[in-house]
Amino acid sequence: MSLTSSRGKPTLADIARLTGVSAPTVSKVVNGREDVAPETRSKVLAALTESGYQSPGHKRAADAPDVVEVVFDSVNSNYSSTVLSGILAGAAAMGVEIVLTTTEGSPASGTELATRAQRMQDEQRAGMIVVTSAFSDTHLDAFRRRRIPVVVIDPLNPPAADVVSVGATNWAGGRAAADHLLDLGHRRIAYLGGPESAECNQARLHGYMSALMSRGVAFAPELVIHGKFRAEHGIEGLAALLALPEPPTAVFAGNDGIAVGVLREARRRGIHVPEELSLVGFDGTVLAEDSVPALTSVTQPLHDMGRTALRTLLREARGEQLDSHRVELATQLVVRESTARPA
Amino acid sequence: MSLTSSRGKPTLADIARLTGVSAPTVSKVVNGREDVAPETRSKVLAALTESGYQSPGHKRAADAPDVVEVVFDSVNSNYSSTVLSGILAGAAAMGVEIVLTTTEGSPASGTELATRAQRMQDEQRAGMIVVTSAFSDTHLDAFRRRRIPVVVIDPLNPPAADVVSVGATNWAGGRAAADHLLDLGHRRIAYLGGPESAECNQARLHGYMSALMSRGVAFAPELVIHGKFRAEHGIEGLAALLALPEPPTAVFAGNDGIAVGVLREARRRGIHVPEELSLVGFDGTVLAEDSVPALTSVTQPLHDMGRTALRTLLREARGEQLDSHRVELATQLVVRESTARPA
DNA sequence: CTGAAAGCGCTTACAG
DNA sequence: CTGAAAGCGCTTACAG
Repeated sequence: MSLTSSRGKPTLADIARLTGVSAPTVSKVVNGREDVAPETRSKVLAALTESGYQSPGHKRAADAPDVVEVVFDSVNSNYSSTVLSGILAGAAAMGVEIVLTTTEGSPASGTELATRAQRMQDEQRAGMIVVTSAFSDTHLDAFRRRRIPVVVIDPLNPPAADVVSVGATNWAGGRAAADHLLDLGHRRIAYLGGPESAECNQARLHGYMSALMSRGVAFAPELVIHGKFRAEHGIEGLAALLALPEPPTAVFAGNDGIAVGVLREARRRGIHVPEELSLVGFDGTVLAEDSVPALTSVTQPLHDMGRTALRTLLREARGEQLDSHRVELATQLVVRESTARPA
Repeated sequence: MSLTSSRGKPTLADIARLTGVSAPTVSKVVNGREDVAPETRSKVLAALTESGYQSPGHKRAADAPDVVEVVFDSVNSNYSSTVLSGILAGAAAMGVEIVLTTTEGSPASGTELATRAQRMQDEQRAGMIVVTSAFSDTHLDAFRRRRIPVVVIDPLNPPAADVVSVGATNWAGGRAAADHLLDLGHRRIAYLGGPESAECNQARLHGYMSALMSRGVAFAPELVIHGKFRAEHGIEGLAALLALPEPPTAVFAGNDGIAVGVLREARRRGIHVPEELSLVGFDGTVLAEDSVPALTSVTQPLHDMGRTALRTLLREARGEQLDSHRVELATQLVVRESTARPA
């Protein structure tokens, strides 16, 4: 069934014909006038949505740049600002405009997202990059239905098969961190991970477990504690580990923030790193370089992840075929001062 | 002289009448068609600019949110990302959209800025917030002429009288830092400042000098070294200070980054902070909290500065009278672990 | 390269 | 609350 009589973009007159009302009435609905019967309004609104009608105000100039919306939980962390700078570098190079929002203080609800998707469709956004835990997979339905491209960076939950995501080789990173500690001679190696269900955390954990297994080192469940990606978790986690009958000689932290917490608690207790305790972080942010001792850490290519997410999104927006719905960039273990042979 | 016959927005027909050509010809110029004589084109273009003609594609919906452009040198520092999060928090609260760009890699030239100003006028941007050293005062002329509101955060150079700027009480902060060290009993106090000509640096320097003077402590020029707001300056600066015949017992650093450099160099040389050297930073970023020992630092309300800049900009955009063209938010000395009585 | 004429898409003013 | 009629602003097709 053809929705419009002509082949081009639907006009206001098309909608009128379709719904059996006059053009002026449709015009009133489009402009949000009051003097329209509720029933007529909803009938017309349905047809407008169905047909993808664009009011003239929404017609963008052909030479206007693509606009990509970017959503972070918060922009105020080394992780976020590095990813963001990668997105911005890509945007400058590709002539794309970035509209930035955070969910800080107002976690996105389903209705808010439906409104956002509608607005993005109206404003003809090229797509959206999401770096947040606030959007679950079902939240993305509103975008899927409107065919607005979405790329998720480092999704907290395993994304649905049709959601495009960009991340790093977390499994390989976890494996490299544990291999490094095993190479140094450690056998009691703790993992102070991130949120248990987080995709990236699971991958790091399994990389770590795989390293233990390949050396025939038994996995000790009491040495694995999950928590938030924050320094507090490192502080409390180390305290809990040291209370064990047989404490670890090394800690693999789920990110640099947790590692900094471990470092702080170790210092408070007079435990020397790396002489008495080895420590590996994850992310490779400036936090790792700047801390004392400088942290051995698994570097994620955060800048590149931002850039890649944007490039992938634009490719999708242009209708190009994507090679893969999951892009993983390489992590790299960088050895600094926080790891040594066990005492 | 009236540019348009009618009182409302100029129409294409108005431009035609004004220039003595037909409406179709003006239409061709507006749409960039080829088949127009160069002379006719330039005559029409002049009239279009003069009259502020807006093509229908540029007419924004009345209910479309205000769009503010934000320009940073780089977004990847604690200072920048905190200011940015303040801007974003304000934007969420005020229903404003933020388009973000950085000058990273491509310092803004005069012509680039003229293009930007023209585009912003076409797209009816509400205004621009600038947190960058790339824009000099003359660069802002293109915006001034088009009456696009601009707010500068922490301008590097003293801004022209008609440029609105938001900053912090740098003089009072410098004074508080030096007063604190003097109170502890220090008399040889160095200042490792930022770029010499930078407005904020000058204010901090003079606050520091004022504190010395009020205690009758002679100002020692050899104890003041300017440089970049980076850790490297702290490292090299401390080395230079320690080479003096009479080295300082305390250092006031122009920002936390410099202070971290001082800390690092002190540690390398086996100098204990604060027992052998007291240290005060500036900015109060997480860097100050996270370093070991935690830095005594003059906190700037960076988040609030971002929020205030946005609020001020929107007030200007709405044509409201501004109380002042220079808003200064209060700094506050936060004493942590890096300062003590001299040995 | 220009513009009179026709026409498109939308809105306005108003009669019912 | 609706829509026929008039009209506005812009564009298109084409004659000169």
